[in-house]
Amino acid sequence: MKTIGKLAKELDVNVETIRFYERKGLIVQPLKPDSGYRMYDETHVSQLKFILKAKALGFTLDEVASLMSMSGNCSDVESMGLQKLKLIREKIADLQRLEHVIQDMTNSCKANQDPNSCPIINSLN
Amino acid sequence: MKTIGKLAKELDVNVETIRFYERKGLIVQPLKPDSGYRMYDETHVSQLKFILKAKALGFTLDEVASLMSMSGNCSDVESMGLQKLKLIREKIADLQRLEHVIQDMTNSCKANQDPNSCPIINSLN
DNA sequence: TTAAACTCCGTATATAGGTACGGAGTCAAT
DNA sequence: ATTGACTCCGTACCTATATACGGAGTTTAA
Repeated sequence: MKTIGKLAKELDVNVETIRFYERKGLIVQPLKPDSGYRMYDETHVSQLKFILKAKALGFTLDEVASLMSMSGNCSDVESMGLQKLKLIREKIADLQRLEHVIQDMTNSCKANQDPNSCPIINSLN
Repeated sequence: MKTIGKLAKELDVNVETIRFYERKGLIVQPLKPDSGYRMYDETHVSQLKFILKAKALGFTLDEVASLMSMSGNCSDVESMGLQKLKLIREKIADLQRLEHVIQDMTNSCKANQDPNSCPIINSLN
């Protein structure tokens, strides 16, 4: 059993973040004995690790809550994964369009002979 | 000369957004004659269009302000474009990593025979 | 035993980019 | 001349994800 500070250190998150996840309903407030201090065990550690991993995959906290409540129903989880995949692909496509536009613009800058007239600025005007 | 409402409608933005940009220093508050109403001309229209275009390219409002203050110094503008390009490419790379991870996960779901055990959930635990 | 470190709670602050509100004044059309 | 639409300003609110603060109580180590 560890206090919130130890847990936070172990997982390299802020103490306030753990309390925040508790308020959001992502983790259940652990028992608080005599002292009134939250006491955590390994169950809480792996719950929090789950959250952090899912977050790293780009799931929002609300989505993480859904994932956790699906408790292993594979097709539900899969559909959430596919949905996320779709969003990721759309975002990639958007960014690639931007990449080309800005690439073209900066290329024009390189080719530009007149330092006082900028092709990028001109294209925005 | 048009009022803020006409301008907003023409550019399909919210009136409050125009006032917001003004507060941010992106656009100068136009003359307000007798009535106290802001009156805009075509200069303001193109200024605002500039902002909207730059925003669409992924520049933040602070960056848009910088772009506007560079007033055509091409190498400065180019370097800001290259910087943005770098960020975009990093973001794309990040998303592509995620794409593969989640793709693999959902594939495992498809291959999964046991509907009560989910490979995605398992990999997060 | 006492001081430092930790925890409690509720609330405020931060980011970015807006959107909404409310009361008062103004303009335009009928 | 009236009424509805518009504008003014300052401020509050919104999303998402935290982080910070402050005063009071608790634990721990020297």
